[in-house]
Order: sequence, then structure tokens, then C-alpha cells
Amino acid sequence: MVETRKSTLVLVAERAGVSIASVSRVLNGLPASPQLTEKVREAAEALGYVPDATARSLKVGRTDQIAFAVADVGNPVYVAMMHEVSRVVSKAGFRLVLSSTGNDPQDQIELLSSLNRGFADGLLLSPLRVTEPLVAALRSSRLPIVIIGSLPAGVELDNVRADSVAGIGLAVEHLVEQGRKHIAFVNGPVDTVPGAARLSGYLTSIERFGLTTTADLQVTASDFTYKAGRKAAARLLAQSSPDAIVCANDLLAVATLKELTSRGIRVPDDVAVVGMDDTDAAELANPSITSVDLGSAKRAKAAAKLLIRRLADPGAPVKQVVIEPTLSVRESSVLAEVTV
Amino acid sequence: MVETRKSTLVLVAERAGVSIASVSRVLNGLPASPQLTEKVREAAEALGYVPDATARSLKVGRTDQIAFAVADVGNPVYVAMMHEVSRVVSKAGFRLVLSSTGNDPQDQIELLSSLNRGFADGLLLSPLRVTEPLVAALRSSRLPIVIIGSLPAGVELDNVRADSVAGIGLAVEHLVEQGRKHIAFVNGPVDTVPGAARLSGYLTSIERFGLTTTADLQVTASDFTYKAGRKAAARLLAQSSPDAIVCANDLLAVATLKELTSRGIRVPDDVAVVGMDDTDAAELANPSITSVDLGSAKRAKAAAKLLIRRLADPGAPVKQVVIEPTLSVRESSVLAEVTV
DNA sequence: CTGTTAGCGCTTTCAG
DNA sequence: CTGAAAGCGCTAACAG
Repeated sequence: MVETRKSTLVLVAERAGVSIASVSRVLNGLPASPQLTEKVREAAEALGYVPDATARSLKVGRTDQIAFAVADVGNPVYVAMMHEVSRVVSKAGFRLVLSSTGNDPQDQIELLSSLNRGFADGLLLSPLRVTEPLVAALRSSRLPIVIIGSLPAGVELDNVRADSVAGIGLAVEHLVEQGRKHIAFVNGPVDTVPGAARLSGYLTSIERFGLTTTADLQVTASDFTYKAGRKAAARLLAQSSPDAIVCANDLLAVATLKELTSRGIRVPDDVAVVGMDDTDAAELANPSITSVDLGSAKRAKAAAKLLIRRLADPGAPVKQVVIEPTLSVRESSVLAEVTV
Repeated sequence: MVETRKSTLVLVAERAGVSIASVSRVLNGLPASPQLTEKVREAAEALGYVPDATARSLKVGRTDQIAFAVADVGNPVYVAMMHEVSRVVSKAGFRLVLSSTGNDPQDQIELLSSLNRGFADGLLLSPLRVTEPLVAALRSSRLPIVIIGSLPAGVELDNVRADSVAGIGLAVEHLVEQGRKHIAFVNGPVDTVPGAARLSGYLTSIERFGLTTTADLQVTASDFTYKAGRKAAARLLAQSSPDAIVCANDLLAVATLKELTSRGIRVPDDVAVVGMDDTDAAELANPSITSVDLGSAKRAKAAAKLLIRRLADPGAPVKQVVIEPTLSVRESSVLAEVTV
């Protein structure tokens, strides 16, 4: 039977009849004689010794924890990221601390200052809005931070971002190939990083493919959520008759899809729908929704690895990574083929 | 400009010309004279002092961290739970450490032993499978643990669980009211806690409402996932013709729905579909899916509060909470009303 | 009310 | 190769 009460190095050392330094060495795999090693192992086992993480942290100045701050724990994109981050981080021997900030930049600034309490060794941050004070706080942080998402030009911080302009380009190109001409856009708030980027991507792509767009082909949801999407789609359909709709994320796409079918408009027959982020929601929808994969999982993975690299080598040059988008074509944008 | 290098109590004390004890007191809001307070505040501010969490933890024997172990970070139910846990926990001043164990009980046992390293003050655990060794490990844990989910009879640990038998009862009752007679069941693996509970709930309910079921009305998916659900639903439809299908979770329900519509079977006209867990997936599906809310969010919230209570009062009697299910009726189970 | 001091449990020089 | 001892930064007796 193994002792279940809390035991320390001192206890183990006493039982083994050696010094605590020796115990520490053996347990950390440093050179020691076989006899010593044996004695220590035995004593440690008998006492059910488990080293104390806090004490170790205080001594070595590391916590082996990485913090991941997300604006919305429920957002499927963040969930996908978390999934990936969790995997990479734990494989590298770190624990994952989840910090849920709201989308309020102030929360994130507070997070940064609390980071300096040293409860984690580094931070992964995916801000929805990047304000001036946030940038300042990021710059003056003592701990390594990797940003997932775009940064204002000139801000030199490790970061990995998506190329949403190229992503929307893929969507528009695909729709054009399918013979669509009047491509509408359901966006989320334009004062967010993704909202702004996606809008500019839409406008750029429309022009690049020689199409035109007008104000009544564009609506903005108050939020990147299903509910807001329903309302925005309703507004869109009241003011125009597109033959294709690009949505700034999958939730908005699902909402748009629902709004369409509830009005008896067929997808993809009458209107094609394309989402972004390529989350489960797109795959599970009925019909399943074509979606631009902005590489959430890849971004998260790259970011986590970047942070781990930085922790190992604090002096490494700043690295900025761009993940290329891909398109997952599904039912919502392709007319059923005539099967023989 | 605030000093950005790391500063300690000693530095602040020197600058303020007082003892470190005084600094500690002031910063922790213990009684001190106004002048002292003022001096300390000023020095701390000037140095940009931030207390070190690790040192504090070592001293006070608390980390202010709560660990939440989930089998699958991507599962919507866990996501909903995380959401709630994150909220409760951070409001109570704890950080959330996310530990992703696989569904392997061995992983969870290792987690328990690493918990004894003291990186967290307590653990929320929602095991998919509860094995004998797991129970043993749970029992001998030095730290408070709250289990989300059912426990074998006789295991006295804080826990909060759902009443899935009653939940399926709600679903069956509703379907019976809608005039359905041949109610099939798409389950997940029966060697999991939810799988076993839901199967028994189905059998109990069928009997209670005077219906009958046969082997060909029951299928088991290899997993609680969409893909596995598609296959299971296909098998079911190949072997029987139910007029209603209860699915052991929403993902299976979405899969079943898709399998049905892809065969031209109308929902709810020909077949009614009911899911469980009442996740976003049910709401977003088209048609939206009626789902049994087993109170994931409530359970998570209750569990988190229970753990926090236990941390505050380690001697409190063991508490076992059962959350009552409710039914969210949506389109997939109700024939469209004739609107005047 | 404030200062001195003893550790929390561990790692890591520094001697031997 | 092993032991003694010095702290990591902080809190909490205990004196004064």
C-alpha cells in the first residue's frame, strides 16, 4: 500500500537516508550511483511521493502553463482552435489555462497584466478587436505572446493569421464558375478584425472577377451569431434578389440558409450559399454548406508551436505566419449533377 | 512611465522605505496607517509591481486554479459545460485549467496523480467510462473532485448528474402524444456511462407508455459522432420503418435527419426525430430538432459551484445533485399546424 | 501599527 | 558522486 498523505523531498530523503539534494537529482534523472538511485526510488515509491509543481515553479521560474485567451468559448472557431492548441501544448508538456475574455479589449489588457503574475509562461491571444491600448499592452508584456489574427501594420509580434481576402476570392471564384452573377454578402460587425477583413475581401474579389455589387447586396449582422444572421438575411432578402450569398462565417451562413428555405427559396437551385471557417456547422447543415476554410486549426497549431519555440528561444526573430485558405465545396453551392 | 522589469516585494519595500511585511499587508488590504499605505501604493505603482502567483501559491498552499477534465474538447456538450464552468470559476476568482483526457480511463488516472502535484486546487471530471481503477483513484485523491455524470452505486463523491431515464421519458411521451407508435432508438456505445443510461431509459420509457420495441428498432453507433450516426441510421432504415426515432445525442440526431432526408423521407411528416443534450446543433438543424435538455449547462454550473463550496469547506458532507431534464420541442417532431 | 523572521518545497551552486 | 546550504517571492506568526 502506498502512503497517501502528502510527502515531500525531505520525507523521502529521511526514509532513504540520503540528502534532499540527492533525491532531487535522482528524481530528475541526473547522474547518481546505482545504489543511491535504488534507495531513493524505493523510498519515493513507498511514500507515494509526487513532486510539488508550485515549489518547482517558484524555483525554476517556469510554470509549464500556457494561457489561451478567447473571446467566446462557445464560438465553433475557437473551439476548433482550442482543440488543436490543447493537443500541441500538452504534447510539449505544458498545461493549458483557458482565459475567457469578453470581446472587450479592456478585459484583454487586464489579462495581460495578470499574466505578469507569472501564472503562465506565455500567452496565445486571438483578439476580435485590436485597439491602440491593447497594442501598447502587448508590446510592454514581459511574457511571450503569440497573436492569432491580424495585427495593425508595423506591430512586430509573433503572429499567425489567415488570408481572408484570398479566402473570399476562392468563394467568389467558385460561385462565378457555377454561373452566379449577383453575389451578396452577409457580414458581421465591421469594427472587428475579421469583419473588416472579410468586407474588404468581398469588395476586392467582386471587382477582380468583373462583377459589380451595390449597397442592397450587402448587409451587416450585429454579431457573428445565428440570431443576428437571421435578421440580417431577412433584411437582405427584403431589399434584393441575389443568386448567391457569401456569409462572413458559418453561423451566419446557417442562419441565411434557414431564412432562405423558410421562404421557400431553394438552395442551391435558386440561391447558392457559402460560409466561412469551415466548422462542423457547415458540414452538419442541410443542405451541407460550402465553406471557406481559413485554417483555424492550422492557425492554432502554428501559433501554439510558435509560442513553444519562443519559450525555448526567447531571442528568436519575430515570426509572422500566414495560413492559406482552402475551399470545402458542399451541397449549398453546386447544382445536383444529373446522375445517369 | 511605469517600470517594466520584474519587481518584487523587496524592491517595493526598499523604494517605499518600509518592510516587506508592510508592503504585503497593504497590498492585501490588511490594516495599515494611511501614510504607510500611501507610500507603498506609490512605490508599487512606480515599479509596476505585480505580485507573483507562484510564490504566493507556495506559501498559502493554494493555486487558485481549478482543473476541468473533458474527454473531447470538440464535443458540443462539453463545450457548453466549459462555457458555464469558465464563467462560474472565474467569477469566484479561479483560473480554469483545461485537461483534455482521451476517453481512456487510464489517462484520467494519470491526470489524478498529476493533480497531486498541486497545480490545481480541485478537479471537475466528466468521465465517459467509469472503471474500477478509476473509482479507486478518485477515492484516494488528496484533492477535492466533483464528478459530472453518474457514479456506480455506493461511491460517495460529490457529483451532479442528469436523469436521462426521465429525459428519454419526456421524449417518448411527447412522441406518443404526437401519435407516433413505432419509436426507434439510435444509441452510442453502450459501454459508456451515457450510452448505458440512455439505453435503459429508452427501454423503460417504451414499456411505461405501453409500446413495444424490437431489436430491429435499435441500433448502436460506434461513437457519439456524426459519421458514426450516419452509418447507424442507414442500418436502422435498412432493417425497419419507424415513425419516430430517438437519438442518444444531437449529433446522432443530425446524422439521422440527414440520412432520412437524403432518402426522401420527410421529417417530421413521415418520421419524427428527437435528439438529446439540446445543443446548438439541434437548433441550427433544418428542420430544427426537438431535443431533450439534460441540463448540461446547469450540471456544469452546479458542479463548479459544488467544487468551490467544497474548497471553502473541505469537511462538508458529500452532496449528490440530480438535474431534471426538460424538452425543447422544435420542428422535427411536430406536424405543421394548419394556419388559418 | 509595523518590522523581523521563519519557512512553503524545490533546484542548484559550491564544497568535500 | 554526494551533502550542505542558499534562496525563488511571498505570507504569517511573533515581537516590539
